[in-house]
Amino acid sequence: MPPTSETLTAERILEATEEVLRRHGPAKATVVDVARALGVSHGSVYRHFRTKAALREAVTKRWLDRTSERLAGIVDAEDRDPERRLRDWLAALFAAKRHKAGDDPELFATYTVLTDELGGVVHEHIAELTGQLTRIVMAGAGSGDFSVPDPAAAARAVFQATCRFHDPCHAREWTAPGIDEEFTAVVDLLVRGLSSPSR
Amino acid sequence: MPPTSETLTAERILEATEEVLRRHGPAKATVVDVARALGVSHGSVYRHFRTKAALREAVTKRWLDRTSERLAGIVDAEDRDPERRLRDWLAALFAAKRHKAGDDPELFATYTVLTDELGGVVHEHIAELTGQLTRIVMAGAGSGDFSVPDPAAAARAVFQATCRFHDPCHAREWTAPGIDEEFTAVVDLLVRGLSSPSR
DNA sequence: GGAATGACAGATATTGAAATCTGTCAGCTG
DNA sequence: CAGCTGACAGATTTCAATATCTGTCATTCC
Repeated sequence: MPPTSETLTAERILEATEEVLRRHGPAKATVVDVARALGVSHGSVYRHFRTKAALREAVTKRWLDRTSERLAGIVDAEDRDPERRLRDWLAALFAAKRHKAGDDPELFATYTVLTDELGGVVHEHIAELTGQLTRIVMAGAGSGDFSVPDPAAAARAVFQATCRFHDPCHAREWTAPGIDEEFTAVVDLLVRGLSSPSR
Repeated sequence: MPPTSETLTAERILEATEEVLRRHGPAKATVVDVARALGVSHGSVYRHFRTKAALREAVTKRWLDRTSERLAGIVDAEDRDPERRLRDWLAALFAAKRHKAGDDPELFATYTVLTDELGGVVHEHIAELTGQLTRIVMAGAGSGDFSVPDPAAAARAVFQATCRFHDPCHAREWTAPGIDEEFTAVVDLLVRGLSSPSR
């Protein structure tokens, strides 16, 4: 039984949508294109997603969630010390973004456009990431490795201070020479700030 | 003698160009428009600026330099302690950018487009700013307020870690509620990182 | 009867012909 | 004669006609 004759599910529509986005880019990817790729009428796609915006939102959420899930593993590695986990988590986030941007620049540019449109989904994603970071900082505060009065605020500050290394609006800078040294310098400074005894 | 009959100078062309940019935006501001605003033929403008790109570059440089000059005063206030000067400098940079963005959003968007095109000018501007920051960090290292092995590298790290509060690509976030608290949290963390004794 | 279709109205995007712009330069002007 | 002009060729932008798309829904199909 060829894939095209399987039942039409939201998941299959999302896969086709990502493929169409990869091929055509964000501006030219239409619901009709997605339907054509699946061999169905566009009316059928509207049975699963109320609007084109909802479809774009769902496919973007899927894309963002793939990153969050990979990072969650580092948060939960409680055998490692918090500073190590913090550094690994930030490095993994940077590496993940950089690979997405480098491996398929068209698709990355596409999703950058989509995330610009979709405030809500991105906000949730950022909340998930700072939540993960908060858990690491709290672990450090508990073990005495970090001295911070408010772990959640500190986690947000760390996330924002490293935005150059994960926010898509800085993607062009990720291929510049010396970027890895710059990343390390910022992370070192932040870790020193978290570790220093409160004055 | 009305202004339009004064000698045509590079300075007068730059003033007219800024006015045309404010009125028409970056996409629609043509050399012909600038010439019309000055009451001369567009050929005369080309006598002072070889290309349209050169004119845009000059007017952008002028705009960026106005910011650098205002900050230079803080760097040279050597009666104040380095931590205070660092905090003031970062706050002044944020305030300057935020006012530019808030007071005349059209013009700010225009210059954001221009700076995206003009890699060289922006690079110089950033070099000037990190240079100012390096002088403050060096003063702190000399007085013992900061403990850093490489002041220039530390200054770059501080500049990059605060990019959310000065890079135009984050301008939309500058009106969000709580942005001032976030700015303070990041700066506090960085100052703690600079101040902590090396381990 | 639940899922899919395709015709349809209004909104949006594409296209190519016409208008405008950039950059040059021979000649005018004071 | 130094500075300005305006006509020009080729590149770019505008605009309106045309085509395509979004979202709905009465109808068909299994």
